Amino acid sequence: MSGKIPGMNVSMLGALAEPNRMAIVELLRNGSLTVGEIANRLELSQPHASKHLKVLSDNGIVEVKPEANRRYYKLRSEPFRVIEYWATSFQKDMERRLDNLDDYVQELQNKKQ
Amino acid sequence: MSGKIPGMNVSMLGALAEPNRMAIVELLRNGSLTVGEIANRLELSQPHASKHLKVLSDNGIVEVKPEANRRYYKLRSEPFRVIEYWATSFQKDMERRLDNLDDYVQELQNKKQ
DNA sequence: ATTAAATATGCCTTTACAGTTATATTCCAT
DNA sequence: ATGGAATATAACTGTAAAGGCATATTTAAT
Repeated sequence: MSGKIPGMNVSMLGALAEPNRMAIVELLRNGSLTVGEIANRLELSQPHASKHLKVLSDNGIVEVKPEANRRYYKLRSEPFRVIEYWATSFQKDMERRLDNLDDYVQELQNKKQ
Repeated sequence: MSGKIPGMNVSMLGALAEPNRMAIVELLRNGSLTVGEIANRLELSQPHASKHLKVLSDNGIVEVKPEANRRYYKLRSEPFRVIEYWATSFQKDMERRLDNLDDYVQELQNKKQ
């Protein structure tokens, strides 16, 4: 029943649903890294890393902090809050439906007597 | 720092990262539906609906309950628990890193005196 | 000003997947 | 057993996105 979750969209999930990008996100768990560091650790070409970072950035998963030559990428917290809320709302809906089923069964029991 | 989250994988997110499949998942919030009902409500062809349901099923997002001719699809709760846990773990890591930063700043302050 | 390092971007190829159409399968009703 | 309804599947086409390569851009150092 819960309606649309604000901030939740398909393309954001799509940004995460790619192995290299997921690996980047996992790498950034521990703090910000430059493009070069990311490319090295994941054995990606530099342009390849930059492209994936652009997808993540366009979808609000990461943010950039330019520092001279380098660009430090780090995770934003908002998308993770949104996803958590979204996933929770489904669990709530499923629980609620189970509860309603319990009520219904109870009702049938009562009628029997 | 949190390691791999059990049950969390890229292809599961990929299953959700498609507009029609996300629409199916949102439809199923309110309970189980047959292929035909899903196809009608979302104005999908029957084969198209079946294919998307197969992707969702292969990734554990939905389960099927055959009933005579019809096949009722409904959401499984596990993937939503996994995703919630995954998203939460990122928020925890980010908070922890902020805390560490606070400690560090505090340390610098102390040294000054 | 020139050079070098770090990163972004444009072009190209290839691959993966959405979507369509036709057909096969399964189950019930007669 | 036959016919029809609901669903799955296979073959095909088109398109979007991943990946590679060359090049442009930005910044610091000399």
